[in-house]
Amino acid sequence: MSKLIEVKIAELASMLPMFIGVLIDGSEMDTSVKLNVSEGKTLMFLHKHEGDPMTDYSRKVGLSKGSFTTVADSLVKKGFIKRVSVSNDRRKYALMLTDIGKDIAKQIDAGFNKHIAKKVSQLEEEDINNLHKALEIMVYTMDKLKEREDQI
Amino acid sequence: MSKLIEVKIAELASMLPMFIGVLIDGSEMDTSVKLNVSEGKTLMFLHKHEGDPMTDYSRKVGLSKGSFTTVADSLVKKGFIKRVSVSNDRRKYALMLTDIGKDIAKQIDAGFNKHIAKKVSQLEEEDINNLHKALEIMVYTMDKLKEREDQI
DNA sequence: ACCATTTAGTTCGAAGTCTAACATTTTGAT
DNA sequence: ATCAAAATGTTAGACTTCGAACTAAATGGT
Repeated sequence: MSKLIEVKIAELASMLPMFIGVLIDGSEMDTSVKLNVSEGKTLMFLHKHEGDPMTDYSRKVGLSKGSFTTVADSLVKKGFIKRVSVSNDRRKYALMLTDIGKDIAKQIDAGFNKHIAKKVSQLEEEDINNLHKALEIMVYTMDKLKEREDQI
Repeated sequence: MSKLIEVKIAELASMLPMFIGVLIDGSEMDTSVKLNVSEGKTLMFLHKHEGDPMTDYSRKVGLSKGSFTTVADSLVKKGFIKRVSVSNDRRKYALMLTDIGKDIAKQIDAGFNKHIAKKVSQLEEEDINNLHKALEIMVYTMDKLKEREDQI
């Protein structure tokens, strides 16, 4: 009897963290400053899009909001980001990069891109295209699932 | 100018942790015993395949070997797994489930499958099939990358 | 307008994870 | 056969993250 597709998906999904591990493996943040992984990720996401509320970034980085406060505090202390009150919702703080923060963020982003490019270069062109499509599907699926969740 | 495919892949890959988050969100290990997430994952992987050396499981669970020692110790202490010396390499310990461990592992696996099935049921059939294919590509790609890495 | 509920972010003690140094065993080159 | 290098797993202290309780602000129903 062949397994239900749901079960197959569950099985494959459980291997995703390992996939990420393989993809990330060997990448180093050789910035001039000491940053832990969460701080690095935060700067990378800020480099892609600044000015969102903290909760958005905490979700992207994959931390609970409690933990993310620590990360944000540390980045502020190091002078790489600022908490800015922009919206008319006074509970929210938009995060913005400082000038130094922008430099570091750019470095991290470039380093990550370079690392992935190197990884991906070990694959044949067809595999690269398939990987790209696969990743697009995952993101598309994620958005759809988030939408559905919100409707409840 | 359109971005290089490598850069697009890097960008999409950075969203994978969030994808996993959305997929896992809402799942709870309602076993009769208190287990942390890493312990649960470990039992789940053991349920799928027993008898591998510790380092294999640490990679699957996504922990450093140092941290995994803690997890294994705790599972041994709770009576769910055993360290068995089977191979002729005397540094290696194969992990095996105890009888109680098997029960718990089966519960966790069933719970996870059920959770994923519920998530996936929010999608249309076409999306489900695409997701399945996408996940297969990721695993295929991971294996290929691991192979290439080993050749160096 | 009121107030219960929800949301954004913080705090802090407990829990979990990392990292680097280490012991032990295996591998591979000579 | 020897020995340096690599691999498996452990230890312990530093660091990071969780989770629950909290403050403050916004929302929405009546």
